Amino acid sequence: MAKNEKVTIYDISKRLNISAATVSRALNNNPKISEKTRELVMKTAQELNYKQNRLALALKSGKTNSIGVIVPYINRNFFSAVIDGIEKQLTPHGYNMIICQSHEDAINEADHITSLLNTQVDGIFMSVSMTTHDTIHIEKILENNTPLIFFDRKKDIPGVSSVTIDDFRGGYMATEHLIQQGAQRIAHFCGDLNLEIYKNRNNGFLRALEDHNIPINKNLIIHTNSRIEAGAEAVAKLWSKKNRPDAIFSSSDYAALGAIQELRKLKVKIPEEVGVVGFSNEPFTKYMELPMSSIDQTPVTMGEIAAQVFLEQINNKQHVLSVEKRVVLAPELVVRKSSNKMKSFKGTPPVSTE
Amino acid sequence: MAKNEKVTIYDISKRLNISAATVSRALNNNPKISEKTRELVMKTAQELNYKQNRLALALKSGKTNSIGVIVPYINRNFFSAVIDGIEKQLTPHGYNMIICQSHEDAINEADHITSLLNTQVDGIFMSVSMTTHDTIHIEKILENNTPLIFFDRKKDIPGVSSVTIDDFRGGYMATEHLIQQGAQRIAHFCGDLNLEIYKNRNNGFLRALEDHNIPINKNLIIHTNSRIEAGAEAVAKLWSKKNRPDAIFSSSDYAALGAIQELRKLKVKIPEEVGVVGFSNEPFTKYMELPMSSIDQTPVTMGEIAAQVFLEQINNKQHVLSVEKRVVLAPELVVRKSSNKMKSFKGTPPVSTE
DNA sequence: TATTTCTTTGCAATCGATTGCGTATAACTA
DNA sequence: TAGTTATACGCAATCGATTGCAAAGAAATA
Repeated sequence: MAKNEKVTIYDISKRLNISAATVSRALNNNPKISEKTRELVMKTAQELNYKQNRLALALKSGKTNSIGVIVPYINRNFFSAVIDGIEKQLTPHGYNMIICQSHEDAINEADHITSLLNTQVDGIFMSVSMTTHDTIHIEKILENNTPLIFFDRKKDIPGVSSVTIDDFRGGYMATEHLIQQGAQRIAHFCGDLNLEIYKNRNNGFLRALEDHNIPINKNLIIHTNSRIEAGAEAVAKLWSKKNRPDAIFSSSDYAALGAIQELRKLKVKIPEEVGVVGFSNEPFTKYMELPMSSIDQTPVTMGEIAAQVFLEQINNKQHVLSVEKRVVLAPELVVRKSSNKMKSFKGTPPVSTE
Repeated sequence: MAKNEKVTIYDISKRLNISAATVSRALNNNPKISEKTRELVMKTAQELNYKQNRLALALKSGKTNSIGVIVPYINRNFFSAVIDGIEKQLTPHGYNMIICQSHEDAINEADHITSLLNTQVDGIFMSVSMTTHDTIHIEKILENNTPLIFFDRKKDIPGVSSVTIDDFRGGYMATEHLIQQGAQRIAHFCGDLNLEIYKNRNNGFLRALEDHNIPINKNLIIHTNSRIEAGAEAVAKLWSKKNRPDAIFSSSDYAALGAIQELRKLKVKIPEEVGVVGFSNEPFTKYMELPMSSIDQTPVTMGEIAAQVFLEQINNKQHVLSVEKRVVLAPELVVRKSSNKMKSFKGTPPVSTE
């Protein structure tokens, strides 16, 4: 009852004049314990308010029942939504989640990996930072025999499972949608091509043009980062020349936002003169005065599936040396006003608010 | 070098033919160890790639070097920003953060508390859920002698530290700002008055009116929740009658957003005819076509200070029985277009994007 | 040289829970 | 009744690291 003293199985064993071993077995429903003692132990445990010491258990078993998650920024809707998905699946299994931010810095990433391995987490989920090039620090996870699951941003390491979306398809869908809306001169804002995700979105864009017999115009492919200003600048430049585009597919919602802001300054009508589609379906896209079409990456689902892959993996562990599962999710096109010329709004049903 | 085998101090001790105790002391720079042995141990530890087993340490010391954070939703900018702040301060001290979501459900909250206490975290940070009324599950944290820090949403429990913002002041500032813009009939969308934060915002609103000799008109106080629709409905109702308001102070950014959307449908000019100020400074507010004024709760600072309070608390622990520190942060008014009638934009400098 | 005082190191217990192995008692068979 | 087989439980080691106490060896003093 006292505030501080933790009750252990030894306290129970003393109280009942039996050994701690028996108490432990009774508590774990070991069949070798008689019904009578088991009940007695259970009752006493309740009375004394016994709580199992997870540290002792962890030391003995080597399992901590906690997993680590490394993301660039927790403070970004996409990542926090993935974490939400992971939590949904893992909490019922008694896991705790340890969250770390890399801040897009490979060194932080490495430090967090070291720390998580020292903590002996039962698994690590990560989305690699933009500045991560070599993977020696990531391979330490495997050397340590800790399950690793990549989500969204991955590295090609044999034996490592991953859950990503089909960025190629996302790029293709966005582009094809614009073409179906009548666009012929589509500009593409593409991110750092060293990152798989941007390369794939770009490839999807190119393929869609090809499939629809639209010539590729390199002047319409603008390399931008994911900032609002970058989108605004890109538009300013494009509109300062002749042969302006009649649509924009941006691989970033933020750059697309900047583009829309700039277009409105220039009195360009959206979507009549220019259709715009972004990527990621950030929450703000649907709150805009002129709601923006975007590609949804289904982050919650991504987290849930990553968690499921992890659970499968640890269940097979006893016999299998290495499992690798690569899940690729289908992105979803969310059509909103910024790209919809049809009178009757005909897109996916509005995403639920809040 | 082998993948799996963990190196312990015993491995080092065998290699050097000394006792594990000596190895342990050498590793911890205990002055009773000779320079020669210390160096030898250090070198060997490096060679063998020794890593301290934090579980063993935790079992021995009772300290896990991890803290728990319980928030309603991680997937909400305010909360993930607070977590970001906590992380900033605690990572350098070697702490891991275990994140839990209550989903605004008191039962989840209680379960997470139990789990965190079993994990023996060194401290718990929490923002209580909306459905939490009694506090017995929270008091278990104290009975367990675990430091507890409330942030933003707190309960009055003696001996518990908290970091909140001055919601009264926030309400006052928003209202006064609208008055200074010439408003005389200010509507207030207020949330559930059972929650301290909404009650305080409401009181701030009332006091500002009083201080400026504006009569309080109960018809202008609308009880809404934090959803877009609620704001739109409130506007629809207000504008269906005579004596319409000339300003709106909403205790929720979402309700304010709904209000703006509805006002635009009604062709009401913002801010000329009606000024609008929200609360929380959600990211979308600055991305809107008509950027919304709002009250910033400085969540990152809130997290940082909460972490500092925690660190102070555990450092005093040896002598002090109970410390309680209540930090109240000043909210910041961010003036944007939705409430600014002056020609020259004169508000706080624009928040950095991304 | 004998005695005292430091240095430096080792022994063994401890933090709780688990578990292989062994054994006392009870129950059963011949 | 003697012998066999379950049944129920205890002993002691284990998971790694830490630490109070004791002791061996070295250095210093008388």
